[in-house]
Amino acid sequence: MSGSLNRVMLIGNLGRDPEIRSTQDGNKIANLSIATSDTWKDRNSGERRERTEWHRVVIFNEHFVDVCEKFLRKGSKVYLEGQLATRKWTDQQGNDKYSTEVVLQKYRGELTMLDGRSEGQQGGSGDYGGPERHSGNHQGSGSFGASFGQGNDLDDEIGF
Amino acid sequence: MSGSLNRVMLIGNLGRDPEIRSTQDGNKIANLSIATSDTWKDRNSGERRERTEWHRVVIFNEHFVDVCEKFLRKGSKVYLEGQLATRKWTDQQGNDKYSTEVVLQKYRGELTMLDGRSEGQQGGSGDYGGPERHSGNHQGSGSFGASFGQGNDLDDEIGF
Amino acid sequence: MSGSLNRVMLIGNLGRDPEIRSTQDGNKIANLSIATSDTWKDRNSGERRERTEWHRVVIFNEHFVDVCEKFLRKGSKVYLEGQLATRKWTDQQGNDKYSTEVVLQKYRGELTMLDGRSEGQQGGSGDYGGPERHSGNHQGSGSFGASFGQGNDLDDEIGF
Amino acid sequence: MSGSLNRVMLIGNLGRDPEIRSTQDGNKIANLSIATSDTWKDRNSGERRERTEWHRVVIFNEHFVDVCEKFLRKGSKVYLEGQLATRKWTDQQGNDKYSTEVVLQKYRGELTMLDGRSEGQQGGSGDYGGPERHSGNHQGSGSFGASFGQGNDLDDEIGF
DNA sequence: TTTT
DNA sequence: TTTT
Repeated sequence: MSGSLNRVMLIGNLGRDPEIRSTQDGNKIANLSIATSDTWKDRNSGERRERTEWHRVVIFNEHFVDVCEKFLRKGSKVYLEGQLATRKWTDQQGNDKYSTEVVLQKYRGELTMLDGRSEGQQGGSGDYGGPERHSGNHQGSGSFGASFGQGNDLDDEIGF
Repeated sequence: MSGSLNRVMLIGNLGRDPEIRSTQDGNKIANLSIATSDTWKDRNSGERRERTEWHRVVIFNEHFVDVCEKFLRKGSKVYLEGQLATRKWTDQQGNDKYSTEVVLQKYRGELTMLDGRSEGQQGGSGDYGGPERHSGNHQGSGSFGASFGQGNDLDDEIGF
Repeated sequence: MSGSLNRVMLIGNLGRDPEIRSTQDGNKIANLSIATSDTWKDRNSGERRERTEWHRVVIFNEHFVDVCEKFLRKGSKVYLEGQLATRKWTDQQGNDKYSTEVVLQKYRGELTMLDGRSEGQQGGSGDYGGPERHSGNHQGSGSFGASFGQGNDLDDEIGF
Repeated sequence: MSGSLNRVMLIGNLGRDPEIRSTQDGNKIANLSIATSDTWKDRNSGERRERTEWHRVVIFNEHFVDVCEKFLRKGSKVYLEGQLATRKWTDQQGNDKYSTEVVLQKYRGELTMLDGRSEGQQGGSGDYGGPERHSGNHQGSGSFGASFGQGNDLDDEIGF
């Protein structure tokens, strides 16, 4: 469909170290658990309240998988952009389960480190559109931030 | 926590008419089912492919509940902004279920009609800047984090 | 610098047909004039007021230049994403002038038609990734993606 | 007009301390100068290049003016959201000038501090410590719709 | 004028 | 379940 936008933008902190794994076709994927938090004052009690929301993030964009692996750790603060995708799966008991995730498709999305970790600098962004994966599309997905080739070293790709 | 952002922006179409219901404390809530869609060409097969994503939207913002009720119908195209929230619930069998929704909290979020449906025009949300300055606008831009009034009725604040 | 975001998102209408021109290095550029509009009720007078804001948009992203040329016309409604850039120039009298524009760099940004103009259909999405095509950088923004396509030659350029 | 969006989102650093001033009607206004920066590798020369963009930000939202005054300083990193507005003015020579600014209208926009300045002072040590120190929190900055303090009840109405 |  |  045209005229469609599916965009999620988060600023939050990693609740644990990134989990990096490989698919059988040789692609690396990163999973992040990101916390965002809302604070507000209860209208009745006047109490200050806070709610933390946890977001499952799945990264297929190779450049950003590298960034995760090299620079992000539990506690890192990031800005990221992706799209919403709900996935159905079946648990051991055979029950249908649904999981909604923030997905950074190949060649798309955005990931920026917001705290100056000594162990590394945030690289630029990558833009990697793999044929095999990306329900991607423009809308929404386009990768903001793009670029940096494919098959380059991170060194080449990282900004600065 | 501060220093946090949790934002979803969608442009899509309603898969069915809005569902409006009331809570026991007298607030109206609207539920929308919004489709966004990605289209791409398979890099290997060259085939054109498409994936539709369905988004559950829950609206607590009274003004936008009104907009839903009055102007939106199955098929309407909208721009909307909200935040991600995952809710846990238990089904009849006692299984834990999680549902991730795009939420427009009271006084927050954005909802704009993008097609000029004959049955109505989208109204706006309010804009309260001082008269002297604000190119402000409502919909479309509406404000995240912003708000409406201050003890005013929605009527006064709503554009239109 | 990393940890930076420069993003503009507009939904508005073209005030005139797109202007397409070529640079001496053979690249085509499109210029758009986009109107967004704020409506609000004056708090003191209670009057309904409206302010239209005009945005100068400059498109270096080749795909979107094509989209402009083929599908957009005066009055078209679009969603677009780019970054802010301020350019200095000198008028005939030798005065310094500054112009702030919304820029869609090569391989970046987003442009989606929101009204189904008869002269063109918006089609699928594009995925521009090719290593050679990345001057990209991250925060920049460019979103990738978009597209249109569907039976026209644009389609060939898309996705690959 | 409806169906319109005029949104700017920036993550950047203040080039100088916020400038706070009052209008004759007793409202306080803050002006910020925010730098964002793009880094990329020149495709031909292979050189790393960088371009810094400066953004003029004008804040009418009282809550955020307070945040600026209390917590922001030259060098502070912020996330902010506003809308584009171009203003015409005349210089001493009588020449027409235009200035495009990112405006946070009253009751609108967003401003969040992204570096945990303990008391809005710059300086501090360069120790970023371990990840666990980053649960963020800098108290103070209104994050994401969070409140509109300043002694009105808006504070109470917000949240969920 | 910031920042890395 | 929408839309093109």
